[in-house]
Amino acid sequence: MTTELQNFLEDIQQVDDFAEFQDATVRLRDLLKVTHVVYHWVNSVGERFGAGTYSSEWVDRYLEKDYLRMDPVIFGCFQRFTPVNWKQLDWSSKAAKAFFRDALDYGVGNQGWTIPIRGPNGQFALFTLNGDVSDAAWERVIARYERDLMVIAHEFNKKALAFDSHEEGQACPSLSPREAAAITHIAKGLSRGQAASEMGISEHTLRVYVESARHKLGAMNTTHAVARALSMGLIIV
Amino acid sequence: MTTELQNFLEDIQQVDDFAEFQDATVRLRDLLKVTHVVYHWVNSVGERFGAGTYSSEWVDRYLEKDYLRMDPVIFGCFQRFTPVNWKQLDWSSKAAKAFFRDALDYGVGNQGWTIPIRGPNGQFALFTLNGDVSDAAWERVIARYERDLMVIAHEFNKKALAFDSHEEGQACPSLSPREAAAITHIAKGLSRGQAASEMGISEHTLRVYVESARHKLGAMNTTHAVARALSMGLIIV
DNA sequence: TTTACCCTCCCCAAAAATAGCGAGGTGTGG
DNA sequence: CCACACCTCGCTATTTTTGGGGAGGGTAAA
Repeated sequence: MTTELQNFLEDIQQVDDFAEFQDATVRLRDLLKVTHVVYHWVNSVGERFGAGTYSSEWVDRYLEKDYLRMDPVIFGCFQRFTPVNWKQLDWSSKAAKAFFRDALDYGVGNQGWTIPIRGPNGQFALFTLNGDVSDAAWERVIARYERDLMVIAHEFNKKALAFDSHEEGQACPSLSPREAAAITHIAKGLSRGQAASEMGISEHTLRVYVESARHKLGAMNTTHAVARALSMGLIIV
Repeated sequence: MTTELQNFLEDIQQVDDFAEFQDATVRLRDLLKVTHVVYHWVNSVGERFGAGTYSSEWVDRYLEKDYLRMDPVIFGCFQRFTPVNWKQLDWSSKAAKAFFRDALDYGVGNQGWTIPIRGPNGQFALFTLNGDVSDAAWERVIARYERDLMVIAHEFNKKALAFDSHEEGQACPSLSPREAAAITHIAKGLSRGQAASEMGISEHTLRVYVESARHKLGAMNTTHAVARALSMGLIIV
């Protein structure tokens, strides 16, 4: 790792503000001499948190045209977990080709390289490097920075998650061993009766555990309780 | 990155056999001069895939005692996405203390450092470094290898995933948009009626979606379907 | 064009979950 | 010692969910 990148990495660990986070992408872009650097975090409904050097026009157009739903980069990265060169993706569909042309018009380079990042609760984020050079030159850029960028990308994601949890502080309840076991069995698809006999207790007792867990988790019903327990990492199926 | 680790990284990219994969953990252990190196993955079906230097006695005992369900390392890593030093985890419960003592008896070192790795379809794996030195010495080991090991851990996971998809054609069902929406609403704790009105459809129709999703997911009931969809990363609450 | 999947609606009987009311015994920590 | 949380069991009644069975129209790929 070069000293510049080393310094950069140490600096972003100190970032505690969204504007600085945004600036970091600009700085990294200049450091690596690429066209764009983007950190992008998507949840099920759409963009939630992003920082990058794309023009606001392109970001707006992307959202307006709902490109999220067909972007080959999103799909490709969602199915992999290793970084992917855009050239390796499937751009064969007509919609994908139109999307790519549109992106070029808005100043996005013809080369791209994206790292998928996955976190707790199905969190899924992308860290993208974008360039405008020949295929061979792009390969060299990737080969040179690949490993350093994996570390940097994870650092970005750590920051993004920290911002998010900072905004909505939540206390995570703790389940008693029997409660956790009961909820786990229910999450595995067992009925109350089955779960009860699995745990060697009466169905009624099991029901008490589930109810108790449900109240602790602030859930409206058993299914909700299971979902919350899973999301909070309190149980593992 | 040292030349040894550099070479190691290049070598494991050539691995295409489980035995070699296993050998790699031994080689890495000797390279880093630590007590154990372990890669461990439990997939959504509950099948275990692991390679490491733990004694087979300890692995057997771990499975027999079902330590998976209370191992603080598993829980701690599941809730985070950054590497974690075992000392930072919550070992206060009696069960956790007993587990730790048991581990020591079976030759597991008193220090540990684990990287959680997350992949497609809710995949969750652990890459662990285990040692038997003082706290300060362990901190130094971590600080020295942290970044290199993140790259190596991801390389291990890449290999493991390649083996897995090679052995069994992956059966990760895909939900239609309405099915996913229906399951998501149910997972949020809404009743069928509420979810239906939220989606602007009749309760009967919503039921069809939930049933359809349930069949696709191979779930025994709605709660199970929600749990599976969450575990596979098909929905996000 | 056919096939396949997606979206929407409906009925019914049985099973399960929910929401209350109770009762005890165990252990931990202040 | 006394709370407090945990673990275990019983009862009744109401509401909801489940698991089958249908039926028709749309869209999109093969």
